Amino acid sequence: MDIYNKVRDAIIDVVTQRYNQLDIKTLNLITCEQPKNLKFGDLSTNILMILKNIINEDINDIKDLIIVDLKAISIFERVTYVKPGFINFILNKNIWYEVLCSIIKDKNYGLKNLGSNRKVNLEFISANPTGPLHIGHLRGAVFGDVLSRLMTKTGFKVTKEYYVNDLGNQIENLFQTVKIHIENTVSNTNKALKEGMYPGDYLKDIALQLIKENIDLSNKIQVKESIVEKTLDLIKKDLSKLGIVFDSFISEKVIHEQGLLNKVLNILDKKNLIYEGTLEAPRGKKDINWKPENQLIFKSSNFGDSVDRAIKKNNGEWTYFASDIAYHYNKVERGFEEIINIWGADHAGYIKRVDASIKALGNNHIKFNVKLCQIVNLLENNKSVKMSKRSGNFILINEILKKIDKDVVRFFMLIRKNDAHLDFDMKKCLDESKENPIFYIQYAIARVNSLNKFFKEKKLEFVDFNQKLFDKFNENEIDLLKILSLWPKIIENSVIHKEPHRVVYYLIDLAGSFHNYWSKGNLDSNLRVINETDIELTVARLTLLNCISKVIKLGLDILAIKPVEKM
RNA sequence: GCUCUUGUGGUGUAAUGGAUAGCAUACCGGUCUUCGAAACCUGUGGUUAGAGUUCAAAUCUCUACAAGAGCACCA
Repeated sequence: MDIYNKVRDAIIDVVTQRYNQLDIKTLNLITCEQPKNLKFGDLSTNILMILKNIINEDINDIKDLIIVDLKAISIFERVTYVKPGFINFILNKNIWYEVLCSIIKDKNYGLKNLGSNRKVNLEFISANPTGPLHIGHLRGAVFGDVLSRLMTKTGFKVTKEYYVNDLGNQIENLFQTVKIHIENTVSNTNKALKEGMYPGDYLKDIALQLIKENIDLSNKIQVKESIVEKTLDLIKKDLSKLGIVFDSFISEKVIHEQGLLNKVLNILDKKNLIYEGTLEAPRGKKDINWKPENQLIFKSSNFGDSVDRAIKKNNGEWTYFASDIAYHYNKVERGFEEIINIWGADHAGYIKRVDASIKALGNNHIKFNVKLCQIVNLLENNKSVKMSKRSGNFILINEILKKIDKDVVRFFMLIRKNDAHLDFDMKKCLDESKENPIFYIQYAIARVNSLNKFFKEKKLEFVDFNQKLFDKFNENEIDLLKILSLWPKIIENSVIHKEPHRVVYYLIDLAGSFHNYWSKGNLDSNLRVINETDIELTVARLTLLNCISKVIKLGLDILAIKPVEKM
């Protein structure tokens, strides 16, 4: 049961009966939430402040009528009006009993259907198939995976997609690199790699494999395909170690082969959105090599982009952007109603042009959403580890997973809002104390388990939970229950904003409240959970704590982190 | 120069436009004869600056300042 939405519906009922001219926009402004400070009450609504703007009347003139209507609803013990225009509610205590019962019964408490089976394409990582994944891909990987889990559990049909850039210069460079390795091995020479080639021993391994397979180096296309297949295998291995499985891998090459680029070009051309011309030199970037080139250009600035963008180069080749137009067109063609891309912050400048292309192709109804993940700053011994692409000394995900458990890595990738910078402190990950929130959370589950075990060992009997047991609760327990009642709201907000970190913060909060509750028993033995002289109270408390444990597990499941039953 | 992201206690950060800004760390002082101290409690301290919108701004708009990223082609 989501008590907040339930009461909100009741409030809206009351208001619409009295004022039938309210539109959906206005109704959406009406909130019903737990006030930050619980002294105001269990719930609070802003209805009067919204209403007064719409019907143009003073709050004082309407408040009494509304409050009388609200008081008629049987679930409130008290309805009060407070200064700027809040109406606060105290719920009948038996409502909290109902809330707890619904948590006990509901296997998937809080995971309501928000997506109504909407088809969502969630593209993430899409690292170039030139080698294993490194730390630069880690955050987006975990973020994308957890977002997909969150949305899948709330009624969206999510397809996790990986776009494979298996075309272009980088693949050519990859080919040249492997070629040198092959030649070095076959003719026992020691030719060095050139600028732009890929360092890394994994390519020597691939070279050896290709030799074994008797590959014909002159058949470039086939060799390239074979190399990409092998590097993609490396990536897939890393993914499986992280616990990530994709539903679909889409090849840029295939997009080209299907003729989608020409198709898209034709559509845009018919709409008069393509012209031949030259783009201005990038301002402020003093590049002497800049030469104005005649290109095929898409009028992206008609759709909110700052300048127009080239889609075909002077030499007749497609630009990378052209592929992306076609790729996103392809996503729409496959029937996706919502397109989400998870990109690194360095691709921020790219959003507008892709958005422009989707709109230009007439797909205004498609929800297009890009979530940017800021850079991860790797800390080792309190020092930031500098990495450079050129020398290839990027820390690989594989290496991190050798030192730190995958679940812990996943957790720490989510501990910040996606668009905030993230310090990834290896030392903190290994810490087993309160400073490490994942252990803090797991410890709460372990403690509840320990109580269950203790209860069993004492050979006490578990009775069914009922109203009589509930009445044994004091305000400490009711407060915990109020925190549990927020869970559906947390899920809803996480989904709406596409921000899984909200789940993480809630879990830390919930675990904190639990530890706090537990410790009260240290000061006052009456407040210990297990009280052998009052079995009903003991069972009531255990029931509540098992609900906490259950919600924590539900949360961890969204993050794909295994709960630790015993530590 | 232009675009995007971010500015919250000393430090790291949270907060669908809501009331007294939450948490951690650091610092101060307390709590184990115990259902697990791998924990808890008390105290100090904060929305970069200025204007605007609003009944209400950390949140929205504008300006300034600061940090990071991007800005033909390449991907």
